[in-house]
Amino acid sequence: MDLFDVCRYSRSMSKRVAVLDPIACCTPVRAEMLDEKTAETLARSFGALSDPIRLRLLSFVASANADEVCACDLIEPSGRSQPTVSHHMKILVDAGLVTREKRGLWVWYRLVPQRLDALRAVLR
Amino acid sequence: MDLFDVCRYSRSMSKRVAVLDPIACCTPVRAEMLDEKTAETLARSFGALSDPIRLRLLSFVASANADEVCACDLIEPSGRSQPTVSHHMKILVDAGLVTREKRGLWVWYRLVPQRLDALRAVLR
DNA sequence: TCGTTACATTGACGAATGTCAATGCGATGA
DNA sequence: TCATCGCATTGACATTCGTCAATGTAACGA
Repeated sequence: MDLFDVCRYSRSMSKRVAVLDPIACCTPVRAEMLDEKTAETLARSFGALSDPIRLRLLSFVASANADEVCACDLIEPSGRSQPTVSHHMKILVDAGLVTREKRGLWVWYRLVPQRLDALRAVLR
Repeated sequence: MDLFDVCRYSRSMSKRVAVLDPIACCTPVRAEMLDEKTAETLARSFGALSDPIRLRLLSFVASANADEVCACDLIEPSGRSQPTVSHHMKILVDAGLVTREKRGLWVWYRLVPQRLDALRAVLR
């Protein structure tokens, strides 16, 4: 086993460093990274929560005492145009945080608590 | 109290709708929205988690058995350049998810579990 | 003092994102 | 039918974001 390693970026010459040297930076940390696929999926989910308007829309749906909210009720309090609200709700639906159901002319949104639970679980 | 309301967008004429009419969309839902200030702050925090590289970096710091990780150990496994990793770590630090401590030439990162707990609480 | 190292900052670029006006489209009711 | 409704989609725009090469900046050692 090689006890030496090199720092991987330098403007001049790299120097070999003993990895077991207490003053060396590259101590064997034995840490693990999320695999790329999972990270991509999770990033998408958190990305759905990374916009203030979407957080407000989500909180509105979550706090509805009727357990569901009509799309038309989201527009005025959000302060955004109808297409913009529709766009953001689509992102929340695609992220699985909310379900969309069309009844007649209207669309009703409902929270998906399991999805939020899953994200909470990821944050340990 | 006004029992009537109007839909706020239309290409032709708006029509007054009885809010208590069962076939009307605008039922009084009594729901609340996050205030804009809080939403902005939370969106920033979740935004820090909305990038796959940052999630992988964070998981790496979180899983370090030494409880802290040297910056130089983040570069190779992340597959990004040193400036890019530095950029992402700054975002994590600014979001309060990680602390940064310089010791000599090296920088050490440490998880802030309380911050993750706070975000988990929000998803409740 | 001088050279090297570890990391941050800058600047530039393409890609992704948030926004709204205009328009499309299915459902409704006359 | 046909007009109107609620909502989605499109297209265009400005802004933000992720990325890296080049460079700045402390800290160390000789």
